[in-house]
Amino acid sequence: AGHSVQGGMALPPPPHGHEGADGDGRKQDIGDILHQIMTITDQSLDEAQAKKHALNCHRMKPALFSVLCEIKEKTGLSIRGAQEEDPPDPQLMRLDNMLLAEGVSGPEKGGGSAAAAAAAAASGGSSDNSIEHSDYRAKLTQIRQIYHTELEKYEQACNEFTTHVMNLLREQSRTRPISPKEIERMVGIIHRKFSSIQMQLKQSTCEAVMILRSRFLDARRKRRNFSKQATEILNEYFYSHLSNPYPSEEAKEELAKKCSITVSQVSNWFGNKRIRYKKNIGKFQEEANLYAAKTAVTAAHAVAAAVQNNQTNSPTTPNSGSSGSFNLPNSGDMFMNMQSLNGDSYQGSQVGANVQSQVDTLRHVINQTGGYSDGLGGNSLYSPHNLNANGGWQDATTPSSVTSPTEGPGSVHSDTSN
DNA sequence: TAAGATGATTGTCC
DNA sequence: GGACAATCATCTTA
Repeated sequence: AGHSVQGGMALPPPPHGHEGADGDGRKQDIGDILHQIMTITDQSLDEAQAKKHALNCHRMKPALFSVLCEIKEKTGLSIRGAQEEDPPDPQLMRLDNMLLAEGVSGPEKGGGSAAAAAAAAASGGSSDNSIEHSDYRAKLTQIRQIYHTELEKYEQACNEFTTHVMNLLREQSRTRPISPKEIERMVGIIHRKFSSIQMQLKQSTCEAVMILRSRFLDARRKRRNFSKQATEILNEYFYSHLSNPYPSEEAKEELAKKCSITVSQVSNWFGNKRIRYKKNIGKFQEEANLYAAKTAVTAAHAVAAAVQNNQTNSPTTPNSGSSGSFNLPNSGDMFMNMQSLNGDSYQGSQVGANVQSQVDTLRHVINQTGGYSDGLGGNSLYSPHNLNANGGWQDATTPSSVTSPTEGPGSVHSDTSN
């Protein structure tokens, strides 16, 4: 009595104080309320809203609510709760680690710089590879941006949905027993669902990075011929050290620098060259002659310059006024390369000592190419005499190092002088 | 397009 | 670890 009757639903009268020990009556009350709850979904929305309101206002509601909560807590929820302590997904961890290593996730650090740098180093850092390098980085940055944009979208959607569900549950918690723990569990479920989507995103990103990486590394492996100039420099060294074509580490570095390739590429080149030369000396004869002639021409320039230098300079101050190098305007790059490759630049005081050997070289070359014989050599400039019976190079009388002190800093070290 | 040239890789030896 | 030898893969050229 006194309670409003809404939506045609008459609620039982509130108990006033101790309503005697009328247990049956109370049971009847609860039974009615539960019945109303059960049938509430079958009714129209307006009716339901009205009933909800009526139920919320019912005097028995708090007691009934707490009982239901207690029952729920004691049954399924507690069991499920214990099972939900799942360990971190190893696959997700793997993906996270990889994305971090590739520079896709985590702080911006020039994405994939390690791979790109390694590849650039292996390829000698030429301009072409710099382009590839920057191309790789640009593409990786693009992947990174897409990944972060998508990730942000997912996170935003996840947050929005979580908020929405939480609001819904809070709202529902007024009419049905929903404990905070249950809300928490629901949030966990939502996060897991979104995590699985995120994992797909991470997987796709990893695949994209892998594809990009493999393409980039393939490009690195792609063989490219050295530049003409580089080949000339290497050949020049090879034929001028034919008696012992084993450049020292220092010489290799110098050659690598000059040719814009790596030291290992220089090593490869000399390895290949030695074998191929040895296998087919006849085939390389022409090439050998060519480089000998080149060396001779540069030597001729050197001789001319040296003679002039000797004439113009005071004997006590040889090569004064210069850094000690020959300035040979017409000597060409090859000779300049020879100078530097042979270590120290020509010193004025040593020029005279070298003049004779250079003249010898020149004379020998002229004789050879002109078909004359001075009795010093055979028909070829580079005869297999450098190779021993086992097919290997004889121990050279001169060390392999171009900077070796025994070689003399100013010598135009060339087998043509033999 | 085939053949040769050439840079790189791999396995072995010292 | 460096050199050699064989081989692969790609580039160049006729």
